[in-house]
Amino acid sequence: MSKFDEIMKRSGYSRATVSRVINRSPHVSDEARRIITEIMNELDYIPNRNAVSLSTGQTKQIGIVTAMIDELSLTFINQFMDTAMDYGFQTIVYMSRSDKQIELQAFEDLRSKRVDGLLIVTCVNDPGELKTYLQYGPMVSWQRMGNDEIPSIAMDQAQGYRLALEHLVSKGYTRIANVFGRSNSLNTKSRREAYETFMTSQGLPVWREAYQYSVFTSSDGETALRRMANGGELPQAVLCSNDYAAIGIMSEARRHNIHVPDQLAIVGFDDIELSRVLELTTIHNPIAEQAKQAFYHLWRVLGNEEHKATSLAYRLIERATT
Amino acid sequence: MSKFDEIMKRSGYSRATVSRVINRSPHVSDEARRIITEIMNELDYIPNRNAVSLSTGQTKQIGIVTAMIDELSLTFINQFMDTAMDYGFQTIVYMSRSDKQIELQAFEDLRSKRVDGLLIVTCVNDPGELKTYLQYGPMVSWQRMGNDEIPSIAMDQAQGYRLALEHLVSKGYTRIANVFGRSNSLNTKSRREAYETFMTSQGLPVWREAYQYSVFTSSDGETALRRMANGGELPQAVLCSNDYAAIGIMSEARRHNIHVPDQLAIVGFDDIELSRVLELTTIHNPIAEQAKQAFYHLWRVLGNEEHKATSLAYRLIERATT
DNA sequence: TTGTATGCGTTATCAT
DNA sequence: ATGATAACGCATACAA
Repeated sequence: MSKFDEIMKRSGYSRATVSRVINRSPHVSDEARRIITEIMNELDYIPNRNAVSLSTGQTKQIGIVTAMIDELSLTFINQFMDTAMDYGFQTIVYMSRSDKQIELQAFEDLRSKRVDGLLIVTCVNDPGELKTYLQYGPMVSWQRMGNDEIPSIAMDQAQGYRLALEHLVSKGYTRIANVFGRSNSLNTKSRREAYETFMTSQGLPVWREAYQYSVFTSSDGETALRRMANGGELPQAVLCSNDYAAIGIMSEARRHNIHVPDQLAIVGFDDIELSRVLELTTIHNPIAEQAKQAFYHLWRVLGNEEHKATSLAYRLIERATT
Repeated sequence: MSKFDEIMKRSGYSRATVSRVINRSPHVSDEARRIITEIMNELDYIPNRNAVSLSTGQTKQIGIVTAMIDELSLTFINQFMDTAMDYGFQTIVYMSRSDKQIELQAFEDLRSKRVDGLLIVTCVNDPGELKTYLQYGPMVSWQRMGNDEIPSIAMDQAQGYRLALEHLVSKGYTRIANVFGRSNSLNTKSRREAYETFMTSQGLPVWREAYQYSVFTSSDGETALRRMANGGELPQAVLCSNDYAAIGIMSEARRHNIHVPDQLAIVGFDDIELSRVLELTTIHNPIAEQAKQAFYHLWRVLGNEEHKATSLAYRLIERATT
């Protein structure tokens, strides 16, 4: 006999009434509530979540799909977890390690009702295939999806990039090098276009020869600076894929006795904690706000209150490197 | 009507037979299997995992409890995931961010049958309290538990530490500095004792003044070396809390023009990927094997085949820093 | 090989 | 406020 039945028996109340006190329904006499609660405690009772989920059709659980957890995604994930928890949702992480099969498990879990919804931080499967899972439950993505069918709360980085460009030019830096991440990513494409369009519009030269790709870490940044230093004329300023890269460039510049910002101005991207400490000029990426929006999106689709999607924007944070 | 019922109706077979082909029972006619499988595909059927779990009492899911995911724990977690998958188990990560309440959710999920077992990579709650959850399902811990009741597959680091000490002394280094992690952790205690016992047994002086604590990252390592350099007499060798710290010490030594290993020998701990590249002498920590053992332990308690627990050992990896 | 009946632990819809 | 009963979707012991 299950504990639930035991409670029924001992208390003398019916299945329904016991369920009511478990779920804090107001329609129970104080007497019943008292007696049943007491027995629940005696028995150390806790509902079987599989049974609850089967009955309600909801798991109150949201899956987080990500290949890996790094400092940036962690900021996002943490904020998402907090928000979800505020609304009574648990979150579980599906770390795929870029394995398509493992990643797919998360989506199959949506299909088999193990989670109510999915947050995609990073995914390796083809969005075109993943979108078929939309019929089983809501999903949002942080990563930009080429596909428009899977909703994404990603922002267009071009806006942030323009901010940096305007800042640099207004300060008199015109010979600007660009250090990108993945060469074929949507974000890189956006940034590159933003740069080329902006420079052209200002009547300034577009410096394609100075493009560098696959610069992600601070150690990549160090390498990047060395290439610049060895590559003839030094740029007046460099726009970085992210703050880590910028930090690498900054520290390597110091070793090369290149003065920042006089000889080389540096602008990062994302505005991570460290960049404040190191006084790096950067573009503030409202990650926490995006995480909230991501949850609100799921929340909305899961059939609850509306939530206005406040529009987010990048912000330039001027510090000591420009 | 559920898809399951739909399959019954369309195929004309009974509930039991349908269930049999779903679960690949051999006791079905080819005919029945063919027909039912076909209908399953037509209907795009997939079992509701809540129903399955409720019925079987098993979720085939193991929870991984960890405060944070860093490179070291990642090695462990990845291997555990692979092993678990080989045995048909899914894994989900409960990242507590050192929040006791959040961490407790994982344990409550064991209680409420959301997971079949728990792997504790790191935990912040008191082991004395956590052990009460053992009645709800199996748990293993990687982290050492002061408490003996929660099984742990952690190894005694003293063995590895002695290896390093023997190596150093045999090479003629006797003025040895120790760089530890958390000052009050069980591991630090083990190591410190191993050092003091060993030195005493060799008739060598114990150098307590050179103890440094809270050295975790490579940047901590850099600081540690600076302290040594400014602290009067340099040690002949330094034993590090982990490879990151060792790498920090190594690179900072280079900047101070301290030659390794002639002026300073360095021994790391764990044998991470990077240490091979950087030719760091270190103690190999059989993390992957520990992860397997962790799973086997759960597997055994979950009532399946026995698995001999092969005993693991640390190994000295001599490279260029000694 | 197949079918019947029952159980898993809970919620929800009606009544009363 | 309380209770009887069905429903959730599936597995399984037992019969046939």
